[in-house]
Amino acid sequence: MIRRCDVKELDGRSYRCFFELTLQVVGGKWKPIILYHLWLEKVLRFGALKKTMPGITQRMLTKQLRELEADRLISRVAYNEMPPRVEYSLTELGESVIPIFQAMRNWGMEFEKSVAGELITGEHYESVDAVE
Amino acid sequence: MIRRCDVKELDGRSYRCFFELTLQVVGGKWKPIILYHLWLEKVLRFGALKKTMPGITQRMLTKQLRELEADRLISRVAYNEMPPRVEYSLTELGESVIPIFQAMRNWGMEFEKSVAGELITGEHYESVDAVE
DNA sequence: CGGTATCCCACGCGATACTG
DNA sequence: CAGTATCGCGTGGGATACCG
Repeated sequence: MIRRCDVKELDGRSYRCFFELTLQVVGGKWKPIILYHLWLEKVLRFGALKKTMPGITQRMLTKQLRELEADRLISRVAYNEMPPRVEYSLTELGESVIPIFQAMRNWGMEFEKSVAGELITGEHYESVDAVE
Repeated sequence: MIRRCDVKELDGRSYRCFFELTLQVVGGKWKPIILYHLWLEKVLRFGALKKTMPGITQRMLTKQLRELEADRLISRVAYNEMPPRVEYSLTELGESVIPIFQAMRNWGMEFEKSVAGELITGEHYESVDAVE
């Protein structure tokens, strides 16, 4: 059985397998959190989104949102008001990744349990997740 | 509804949500491919593994394998022979991530289709994956 | 309020050489 | 064959300042 490992090019992106492609689109430090929060709240303004993500800078949030929009995972609606108002929400494509996040979330929980259980017992681990 | 975003520490690793934890353990450029190939072949020697992954350097492969081993996703068996022989295989924990890869693989395929379908039609896209 | 524009750093990843 | 040891770069991510 021969395994190919060609590099594919699509729309200015290059990747060697679909896992890698998926990571490029929804991976990284912030994108999963953005998508998950949008899924929970349906619609969020820029400021509200920022408030749910302590630690992110405006520049970073804008950048991630632009990329997600370019990949059509989210839609952006700007109202011509003063002060400005911009609302973000998931597209259908964006909603379709949520099950993957949940699967990874669950796996991470199990992994944490198994690691914690292996460390010297007696310590108690609080479970506080960033997106629940 | 208040959302916390505390940073958790576990076993020398820090993360803010389980998605992030999962990515730290099985993410990156090479780990998914290593795990997927081990899943397909059950047992692989260092050299055989390297052969299935064009482009990876020895140093990188060793590093990734050590990390996966430390996280108990793979097991390493070294035989005291000359020349040396080392065999890698998935642990039960390692096997438990495979469904996630498959889900991401499937999502990546659908995403590629939707992007390709959106570009000027007439071009033909060959589908060659690194891990199948 | 919802952004850009600059500047900058850490680190994931790689190239190369050497070894039991 | 299956590894270390060194060196080094590109880029994902961050700090800060300014704008319509």
